[in-house]
Amino acid sequence: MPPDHDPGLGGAIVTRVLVVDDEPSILRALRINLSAREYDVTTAVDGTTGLAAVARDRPDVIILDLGLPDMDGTEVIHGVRGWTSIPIIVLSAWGQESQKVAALDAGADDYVTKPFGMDELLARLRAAVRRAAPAPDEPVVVTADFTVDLAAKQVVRSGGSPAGAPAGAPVRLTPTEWQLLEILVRNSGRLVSQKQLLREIWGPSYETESNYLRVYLAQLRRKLEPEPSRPRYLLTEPGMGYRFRP
Amino acid sequence: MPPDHDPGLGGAIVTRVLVVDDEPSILRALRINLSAREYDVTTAVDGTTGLAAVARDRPDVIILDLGLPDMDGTEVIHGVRGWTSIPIIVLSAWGQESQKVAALDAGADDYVTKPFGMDELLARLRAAVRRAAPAPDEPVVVTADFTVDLAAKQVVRSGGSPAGAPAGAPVRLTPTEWQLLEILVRNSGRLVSQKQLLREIWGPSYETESNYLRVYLAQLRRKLEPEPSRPRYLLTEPGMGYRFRP
DNA sequence: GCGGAGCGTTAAGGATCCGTTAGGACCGCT
DNA sequence: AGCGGTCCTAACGGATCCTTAACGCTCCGC
Repeated sequence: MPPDHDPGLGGAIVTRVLVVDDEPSILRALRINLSAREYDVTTAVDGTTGLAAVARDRPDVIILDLGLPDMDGTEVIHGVRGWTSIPIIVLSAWGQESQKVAALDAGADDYVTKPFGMDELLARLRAAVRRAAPAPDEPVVVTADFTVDLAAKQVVRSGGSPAGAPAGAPVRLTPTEWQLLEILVRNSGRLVSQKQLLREIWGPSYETESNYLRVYLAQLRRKLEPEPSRPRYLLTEPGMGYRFRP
Repeated sequence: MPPDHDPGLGGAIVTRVLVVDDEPSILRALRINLSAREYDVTTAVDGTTGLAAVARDRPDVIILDLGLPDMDGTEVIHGVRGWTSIPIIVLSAWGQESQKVAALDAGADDYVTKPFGMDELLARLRAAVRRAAPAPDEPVVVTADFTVDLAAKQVVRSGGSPAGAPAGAPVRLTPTEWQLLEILVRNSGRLVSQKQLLREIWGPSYETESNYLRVYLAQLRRKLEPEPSRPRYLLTEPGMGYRFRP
């Protein structure tokens, strides 16, 4: 596991952090450290503008100082928790036991006392974001003839092509057939070499058994293709490998 | 919101805490304080018995001391995170910055340094449990033949199919049968691998005992399916797992 | 033309997996 | 102690799947 947070593929997935604090020095330190680690940072200096920023920017996580000039920290927490469950990490001076308890019970997710180590704060940040991530989303691939649901591990017919099968009917795939289809669909549009397929399904010692691929490709085509003899989705690239065309 | 944790309706829902620590004094203090607040407490004195206790007791939350005699704390965390996402609160001596980061990145949910205030620990405990609560989902699943109420842990017959049983009659399920049904219904439509089922019901060391699943699936089908020999709801995907179709 | 390589198709044997049943162990209760 | 309920374990027939081999086809280079 990489020690730093996931930078995302192509930089598309950036974690957005809202820092609510009235001390310029802390604001500055956090902005520098978080930006350096590819977080998207926005800031607010009091509770009122903080709440407005939450509603406007929808950050992925909130770092909240309890000692704000305009309102009590727990009020801010309640104001956020009233309508969302965005993780909140609370920042506060040392030794305020009861304040800690109140903040956590108000709905805060974590608590860090000042002075704090930046590494620790970053680690807690990663933990909070990781917890909030609902799931490694469910990819669904749809074609004119069938639909592949990777999460449910299921294929359903879209437009009953082979011999008028009813739309919405599930297609029964064996474990090996499913593995093969999953790899091809996950590399949708890209060419996958036979060696890679054989290695991922049967193991490294089967890299030359291209026979297996021909057998299972034929079975998959018979179950999925409108015209198995002239494939529209599961294409062969002679001498190279196979490709799924959406 | 009440300052103390939810006592549950009728006392049926009790939060179960596993404490893994080798210092008798801390063990004793936690046991007293947690029991007084109506938590169900079990303990373990090293990593090995701790991991075994997790698999056996399925606590709702784990309090883990990093300074164990037999293994490194992060190893314990990895051992737990390998198969479940039960919240883990880590306990450790003051000033071990790098240890904190390692534990949090290994998958711990929170971190408390010794000496700690009992009030703070309790607050963090409540926060961890609250976060783990999946949400007030839709706790009722209805089919043409029976209705599953996740919240009430009850199944009632809808259209008295097997041998003219009256509609509305409750179906008696054993604890194991209920666990199995609950997991399948919560993943409604999705395929659940037998390894996952075995892990969540019997623990990670039973991942190969697919025998159990066959026995209990048969019992569930006999109680719920109109035609147990040709299942409409509890489907088998040979070699892959089982699926509940609504 | 001719032969080989790569691919598609089919079928059969053997291995694996599943449904079902039954009996004994273990627990809580009367 | 007796009893009902639940859980674990083993065994067996049957269904399903994997492996393997064989054959026809097309596309090349020779």
